[in-house]
Amino acid sequence: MSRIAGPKGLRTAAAIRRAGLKLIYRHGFGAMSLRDLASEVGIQASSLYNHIRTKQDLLFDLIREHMEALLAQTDAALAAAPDTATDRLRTFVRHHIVYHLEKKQDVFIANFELRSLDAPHYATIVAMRRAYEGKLMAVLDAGVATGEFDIHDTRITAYSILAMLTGVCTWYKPEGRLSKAEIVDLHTRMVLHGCIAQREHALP
Amino acid sequence: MSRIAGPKGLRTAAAIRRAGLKLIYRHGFGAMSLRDLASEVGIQASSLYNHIRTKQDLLFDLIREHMEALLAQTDAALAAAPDTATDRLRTFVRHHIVYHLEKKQDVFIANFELRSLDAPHYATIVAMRRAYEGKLMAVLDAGVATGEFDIHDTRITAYSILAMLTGVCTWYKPEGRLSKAEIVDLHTRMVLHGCIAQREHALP
DNA sequence: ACAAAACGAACGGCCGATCGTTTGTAAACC
DNA sequence: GGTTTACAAACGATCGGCCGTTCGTTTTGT
Repeated sequence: MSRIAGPKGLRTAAAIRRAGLKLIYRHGFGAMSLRDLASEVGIQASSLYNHIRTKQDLLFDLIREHMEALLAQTDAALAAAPDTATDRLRTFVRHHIVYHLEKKQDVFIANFELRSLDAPHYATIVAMRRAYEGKLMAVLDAGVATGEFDIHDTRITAYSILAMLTGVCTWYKPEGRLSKAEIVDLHTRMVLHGCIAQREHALP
Repeated sequence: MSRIAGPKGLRTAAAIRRAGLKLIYRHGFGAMSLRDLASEVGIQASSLYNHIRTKQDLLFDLIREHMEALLAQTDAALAAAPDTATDRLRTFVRHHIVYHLEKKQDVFIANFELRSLDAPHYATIVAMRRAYEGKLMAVLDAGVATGEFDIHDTRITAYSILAMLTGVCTWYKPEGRLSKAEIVDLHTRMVLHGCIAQREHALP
């Protein structure tokens, strides 16, 4: 039988992806040359083409795989969550922060290198992002329906929550003052205060 | 006596900055060539050098001028605000959103092209951003001191608020469903709910 | 042996930046 | 008030260098 890809090839392909994430995160997609990338992997630039079709396809694959993993893991987390909207929102917040802190590079690239994608690739990723936003909006809508949440605009609230939570990636340092658990608690508290029906204050 | 700069030169310099903002916002700093920029302005690439020192200096100037304007206008807005921490926070939120929506391009560039700056320029901008974060932290601290706010970590709360508010820039369209005033109200409500001392809920 | 994978040279093309020159125009002078 | 002068500003050619990609060849591993 013939191999489809040798074991060495699979390791190289993985190394290219790892190095790609690192260099794109550090310098930007446009500023990363394939010669830099190959050098980081330890091969020649021309050898990259045994594993990728074009530079643009590499970027698209990195972002697509990130979005697929995010969607799948979010589904898994929500499937294991309790039934009340408040608990499901708690689960969403915790999962979003934990996942995003573990994959800072992927998240940054998926959010800010979209403009380097051509139109069809761009549309694909935007659709996946819409799907992710939809998962949070479904949680919020459910809470509004049961009266747990008091939300004036589900879509904008979802955008705001996601922006706030994803913003953690821009300042988090593993050796920093706060643990991941503390960061999760702090943001969970803030999100819930912003969503849960308030019985007294009339704001603003 | 000799002129320092002719009127034609000032207009060209302004046109270069305007075109620079547009092209960097659209394609990224690394992907914007000086030939593209010159073409957008209507001159030859070499003529750019009558107005800028290097491509890098152009980026730095654009970001620095944006930050200086942001800091100055924020000071002005807060100086005209009432004394209570709640009202000052309201003022900060409104000003931040309105300013950021008016200068979407500047904001995007100042936030996501920092990595294209060399070390000294980068440090300068980061210091200005720290100063801006400090202004919000001062409002939050004042509210905590008077008992108006219940905040577990002023710095992280400030980061979260800023991430949430700045996130509006990524989806806002002038022709969209919501007016600027509605967006400001919605976010003001969310921020205040997250900060104002709650007398009932024990969360999370 | 055979295919996967790495190699190294080469392609055309665009990059940021520099140079000496020309052009336009406002101020200085007669 | 026309002429001269001085300089900002635009020009066009050009520099060395790096870009993404291709190709034919060689090495590697089973």
